[in-house]
Amino acid sequence: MNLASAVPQRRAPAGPKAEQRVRDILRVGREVFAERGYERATTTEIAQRLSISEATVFTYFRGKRELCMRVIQDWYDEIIAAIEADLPRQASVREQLEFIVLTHLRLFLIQGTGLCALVLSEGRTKGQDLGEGFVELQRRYTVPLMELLARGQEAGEVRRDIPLRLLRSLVFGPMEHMLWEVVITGRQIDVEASARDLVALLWPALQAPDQELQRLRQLRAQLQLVLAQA
Amino acid sequence: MNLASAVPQRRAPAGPKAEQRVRDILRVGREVFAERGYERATTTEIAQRLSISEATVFTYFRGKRELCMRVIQDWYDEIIAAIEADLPRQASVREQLEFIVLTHLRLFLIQGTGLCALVLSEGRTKGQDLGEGFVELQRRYTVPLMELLARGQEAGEVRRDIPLRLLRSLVFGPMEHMLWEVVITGRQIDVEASARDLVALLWPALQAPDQELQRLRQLRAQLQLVLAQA
Amino acid sequence: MNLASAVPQRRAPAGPKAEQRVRDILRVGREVFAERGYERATTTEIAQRLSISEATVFTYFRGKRELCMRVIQDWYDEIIAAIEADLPRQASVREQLEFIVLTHLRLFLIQGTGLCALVLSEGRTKGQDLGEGFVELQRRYTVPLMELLARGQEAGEVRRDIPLRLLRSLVFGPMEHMLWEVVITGRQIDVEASARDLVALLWPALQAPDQELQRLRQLRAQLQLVLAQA
Amino acid sequence: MNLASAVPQRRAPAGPKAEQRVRDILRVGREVFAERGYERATTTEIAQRLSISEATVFTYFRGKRELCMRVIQDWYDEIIAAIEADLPRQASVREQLEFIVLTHLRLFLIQGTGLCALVLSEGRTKGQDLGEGFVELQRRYTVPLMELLARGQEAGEVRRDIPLRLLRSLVFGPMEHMLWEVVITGRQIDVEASARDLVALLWPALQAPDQELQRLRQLRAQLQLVLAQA
DNA sequence: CATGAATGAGACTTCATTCAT
DNA sequence: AATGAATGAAGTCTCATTCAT
Repeated sequence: MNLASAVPQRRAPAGPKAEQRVRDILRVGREVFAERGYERATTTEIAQRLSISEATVFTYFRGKRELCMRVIQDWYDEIIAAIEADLPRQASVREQLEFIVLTHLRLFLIQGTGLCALVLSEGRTKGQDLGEGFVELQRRYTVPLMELLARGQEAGEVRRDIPLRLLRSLVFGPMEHMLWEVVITGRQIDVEASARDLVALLWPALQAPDQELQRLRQLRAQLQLVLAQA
Repeated sequence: MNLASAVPQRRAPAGPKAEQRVRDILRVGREVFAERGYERATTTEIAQRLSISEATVFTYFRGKRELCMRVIQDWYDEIIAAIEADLPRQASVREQLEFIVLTHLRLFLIQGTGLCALVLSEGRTKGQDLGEGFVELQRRYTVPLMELLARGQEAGEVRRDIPLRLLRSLVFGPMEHMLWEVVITGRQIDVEASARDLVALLWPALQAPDQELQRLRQLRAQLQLVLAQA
Repeated sequence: MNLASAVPQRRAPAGPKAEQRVRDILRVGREVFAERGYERATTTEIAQRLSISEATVFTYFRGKRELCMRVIQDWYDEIIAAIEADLPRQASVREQLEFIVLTHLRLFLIQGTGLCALVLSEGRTKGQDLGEGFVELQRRYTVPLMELLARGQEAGEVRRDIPLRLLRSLVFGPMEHMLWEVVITGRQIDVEASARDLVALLWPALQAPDQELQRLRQLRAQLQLVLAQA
Repeated sequence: MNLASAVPQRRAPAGPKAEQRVRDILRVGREVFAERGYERATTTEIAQRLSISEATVFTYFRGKRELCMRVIQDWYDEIIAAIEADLPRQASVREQLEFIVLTHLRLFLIQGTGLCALVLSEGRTKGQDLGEGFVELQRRYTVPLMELLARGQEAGEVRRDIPLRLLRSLVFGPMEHMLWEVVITGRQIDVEASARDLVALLWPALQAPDQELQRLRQLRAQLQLVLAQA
C-alpha cells in the first residue's frame, strides 16, 4: 500500500449549517448508541430519527465507528466540563469528592446509563471496531478525580502509601457497580443519598491511616507486654 | 388461532461422544464469545476453530443465544464451585474474603477476562439478545460472597448498618474495575498482591465502624482512671 | 418487560424509479411464485431473473412472505378489475355468468395457472407462512360472482332455495378442476368453448327449477291416473 | 453418466418386522404430510413421532419424495378400495353417484383434508419434487367415478354428448371446492346432507338433456291433437 | 438392522457503505 | 449539500441425506 497515493477521502462539509447537522447527528447518535450498544445501533435508526437520509450521515462522518467515537468523546467532554465548572474548590477534599461522585452518578443516571454501558462494553472486547483512541479517552475521563486525589495527597488528607491508580479504582469501581445494578435491575435509587453513603464508606479507606488508632494500638501492645511480664 | 402444532425441534444427541462434542463446543464457544463479545462472535468462527461444520454446532445447541447462555452458565458454575470447594471456612471472615477476591481475580485473569466483559456488556444493553435469564445468573454468581458477608454480620465482624447489596458493590465494584484496567491497558498485575491490597483497603470500610476504636478508647479511659487512682 | 423500543424497519423507497422497481419485482415474483409455489420459490431466483441483488428485493419488501402476499393481492385486484370493467351488465344473468367464467379461465390460463395453484395450495395447508390475510383475500376474489348470483336471485333467474355459498362452489369448483387438469396434464383447451360448455352444464342447476317441467310432470301424473281408472 | 455403472442403491429390508416398520412410517408420514404439506413436513418430525431415528426412515424409503409418493398412493388405494367394496351396484346410477360423493367427502373430512390439499397442491406446481407419477395416480383415483359414468351413459341415464372428462370435472370440482371451504374456513358441515344436496344439484346437469322434457312435450302435443280431434 | 453423528447446500435476512444525480 | 437507490458481504439457521459402527 502506497500511503502517499491514498485515496482522498471526501471531506465533511463545513459551514454553520453543517455544524448544526453534525450536532444533530451526534445528539441522536448518542441516543441510539446509548440505547442499543455499538453493534445493535444502526445508521438506519439514527437517520430515521432525524428524518434524514442514511447517506447524509455518511456525508458528515466517515462511518459508524467514527461517529460512535465522536459521540463518546463529546460525552466525556461534557462530564469533565460539568465537573470542572462547578467543583467547589474551596471546600474540603471530602466535599469535593462527594461532588464528583454525585455529578457522575447524576449524569450517568439522567441520560447516560446507556453510554456508560457502551463505553464499558466496547472498551473491553478484542477485535472491537472501536479501539485505538479508547485508552486515551478513558484517561481523560478520570482526570478531575485524579487531580483531586493528588491535591488530597499533597494536603495530607489522602494517604500517600497507595498508588493513585488504585485509589481511583476504589472510587470508580463501586460507583460503576452501583450504576450497573441500576441498569440491570431497573431499580430506582436516591442519587444524593447513594453518593453520600458511598463517600462515607470510601472516605476512611482513602484517608491517611488513623494516627490516633495507630498510637492506641501501640499503647495496647506495650501494656500487654508489661502485663504479661508482671 | 395457531392450529399448527409446534414444529418439533431436533433433539441434541445424547451419547458419550455427544457429551464430548458439547464440551468442545462450549470450550471454544467460551473462547470466541470471550474474545469478541456476543454480537461479534460468529457461529462460523466457533465451527472453524473446531474444524467442524457449522451445522454441527446447531445440532447441539438450538442457536447462538442458547449457546452463549450455556457458556456463561458454565463459567459461573465453575467459579462458584471453585470458591465453595476451597473456601477456608475455619479462617477469619477477612481471610475468607481475601480468598474469594483472589479466586475471582485469578479465574478472571487466567481465562475469563473476556467472559467477564461479555457478561458485563450484554447484561447492560437494552434490546439485547441475551435477556431473560441474565439477572438470575448474575444473582447466583454473587452468592458465595453474599453468604460470607451475612456470616460476617452475624459474627459481628461486618457492619450491620449497611445493606448487603451495597457491601457487595463495595467488593465487586473495585474488583471489576481493576479487571477492566487490565483488559483495557493490557498491563499485567500481581494477582495476589492486588487481592491483598484490595482487601486491606476494603476491610476497614466493611468492619463494624470503630468497634476496635471504641474498645480501645474505653481501655485507655479505664487505665487512665486506674493510674490516676494509683 | 420489553424495554427495547421496536427497532425501526428501513422504509421502502418511494420515488418514481422505486415504483418501477416494485412493479418489476412484483412481476417477476409473480412468475416465480407461480412456477414454484411459496416454499420452493426463492428470493435468490427472483433477484437473479431481474439481474439485481437479493438485497434490493428486501429494500422494497419486508420479506418473502410480504412479497408473496402482495403478489397474490395484485393478481386478485387485476382479475376483479378486469371483470368489473367489462362485465356486460345489460346482458342476461346467464351471459354475465359466461363472461365471468370465461374471464377467469382466460386470466388463469394465460398467465395465472401457477398463481391459482399457489393460492389454492398455500391457503390449504396448516402451519403455512402465509396465513392471516388469506381468507379475506379469498373472499374479495369471489365478490363479482357473488354479486351476480345475488342479482340473479333477485331477478328470479337463479334459484333461491340454495345458499349462495353452495352456488358459488358449484361455479368455482368445476372451473378450478378444469384448470388443474390443464396444469397437470399440460393439455391445451379451447377456452371459449370450455367456458360455454361449463355454463351450459351449470345453468340448469342454477336456474329456478323449471316450471314448465313441473307442470308437465303433474299433467302426466294426472293423465296416468285417469287412464288407470278408465 | 454411465447408467450401467449406476451406484447400487441399498435395498429396503424385507421380512415381517420390516413390513410393520414400513406401515408405521407410512401411517405417520401420512399424518405429517397431511398436516404440513410436502415442503413443511420434515423427516425429523416423522421420525420423532415414531420415536425412531431419522436414519431409519431412510433405511426403508429412498428419500422424502419416495415416502410421500407412497403415502399418497396408499391413500388412493384405500379410497378406491372403500368405494369398490361397498358401491351398491344394484342401485340406480344416481344412488351410486351419491354413494361415491358421500364416501369421498367422508374419507376426506375424517382424515384426509390435509392429504387432499397435499395432492392438489403438490400436483400443481412446476419444478416440484413430486412429479412423474402424479398424473397416473390422479387417473387411478377417478376410476370408480369414470366407470360409473360410463355405465350411466350406456344405460342412457347419463348424457352422451359431453366428454367423460368434463363430466368428471363437474363432479369432482364442486366436491373439492366444498372441501376447501371446510379446510379454509374451518367450518364444520353435515357430510351426508352436503352429499345429497350436491348430487341433487348435479344430477340434472348429468342427465341426458331434456330427454324427459322432450318426451313430455311430445306427449302433450299428441294429447292436444287427440283432444282437438275429439 | 438401527442409529448416532455429521454435514453440504442453501435459505432468508441485515446493514454499513457507495455513488450518481 | 442531500439523497434515492443499490449492493457486497456476512450472518444465523434448517434439513435431507450419508455413513461408520
